Amino acid sequence: MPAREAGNSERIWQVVAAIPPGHVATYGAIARGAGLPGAARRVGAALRGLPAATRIPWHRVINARGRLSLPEGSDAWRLQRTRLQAEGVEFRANGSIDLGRFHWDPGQA
DNA sequence: GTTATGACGCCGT
DNA sequence: AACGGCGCCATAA
Repeated sequence: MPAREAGNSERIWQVVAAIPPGHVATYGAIARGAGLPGAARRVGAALRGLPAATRIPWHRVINARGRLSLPEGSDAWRLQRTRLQAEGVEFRANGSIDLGRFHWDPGQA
């Protein structure tokens, strides 16, 4: 029997859903929180497959550099940025987020 | 079975 | 700081 099912997306979504409003989490942190260390790329794939009307707060997931990984200028990029700002997350002039202030680690949950 | 593909991450230059 | 290269893991071709 397969030690780990391929349907890890479920677990990933669960961790993402736990990110408190006004905070963000990196892809790597989500992967670790889901028990999938090193599978940061899987997190992006899982979010990529979410329906547009999902209630999962996918916009709270950013990369380790404190930047949005979506193509800058795209609709999704703007939506993510808008939602985060609406929650109180501040963007620096260069477009990055201060992880020291806004990053949330699944481990504390 | 092999190779290509990504909403990633880390390290060296 | 900017860039490039390599590692990572699961899917798809």
